[in-house]
Amino acid sequence: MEETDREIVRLLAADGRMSYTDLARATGLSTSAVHQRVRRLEQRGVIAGYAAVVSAEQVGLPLTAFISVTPLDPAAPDDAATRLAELPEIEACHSVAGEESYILKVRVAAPGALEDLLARVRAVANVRTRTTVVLSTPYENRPPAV
Amino acid sequence: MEETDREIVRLLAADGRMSYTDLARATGLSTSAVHQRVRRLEQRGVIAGYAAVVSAEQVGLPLTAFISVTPLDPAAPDDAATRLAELPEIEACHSVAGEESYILKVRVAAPGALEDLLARVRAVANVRTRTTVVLSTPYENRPPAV
DNA sequence: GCTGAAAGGCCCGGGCA
DNA sequence: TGCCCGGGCCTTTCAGC
Repeated sequence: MEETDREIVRLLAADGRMSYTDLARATGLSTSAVHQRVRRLEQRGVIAGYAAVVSAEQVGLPLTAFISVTPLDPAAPDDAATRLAELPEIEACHSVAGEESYILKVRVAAPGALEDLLARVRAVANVRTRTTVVLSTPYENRPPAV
Repeated sequence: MEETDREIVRLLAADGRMSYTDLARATGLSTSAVHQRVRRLEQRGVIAGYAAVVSAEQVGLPLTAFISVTPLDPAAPDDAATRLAELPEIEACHSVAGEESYILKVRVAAPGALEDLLARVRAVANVRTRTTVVLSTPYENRPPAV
């Protein structure tokens, strides 16, 4: 990928609603050239989509935690990720190497809701959990250095 | 927040570039009514911004890991988060309760680059690290259930 | 791949219910 | 709050190079 494309990706990562006209001004291309490049970046999957950044705090979910998860029955088929997907508090689910099987990132309203969520995680996926509470988040979702 | 606003937030979380006209069609309001509500959601910080979703894989960073970080000198001022911010491989930095001080989420090109990054993390922040490699990500960045 | 132009649609105020 | 309504801007497409 060459420099102009990377610049476009950077600009759209910072402001996903930037207009083609502004992108054109910022890159020194015409709007149609920019438009074509953005379309190609979308088709190649470099730009996977566009999203509004929703503030979990403002939406009543100020408590973030990481839950590491270990299956209680290693012989059972591992469909934990699928079963856990139905719990809306789970923002992310990563399968990992190491002592545990999955790391979940969750958002809840309060400590009591976390306790409740942990019970549901254990019940739904038949797992043991280890929870790390987030105290503050200096930064997250920084775009990759393109 | 009432149902129409939540619907707007859901729609924009799924497609951050949806036009006001389409939002209006989807919610049964006029475009200017939708426009006003979106502006209010932005002002209240419910919608913190808009971003293109950049695929780390497509951009040459297929390896994800979590790095737990513990200061070697607990007496030193804790500016680890600030110092670590200059490493572009770090996508997120969370201050956490528990044995360790921070959890970092990082993206690199290959195992060798992870080794190199770990050395830089230790050097920059004067910390001990514990790394968990991500094997696959069933899902991440799911919007909160608004 | 890029440019430029042209049509159609969208954005985004102001005014009023 | 929400709706209607313009003027201006943006998007999108299509030759032409």
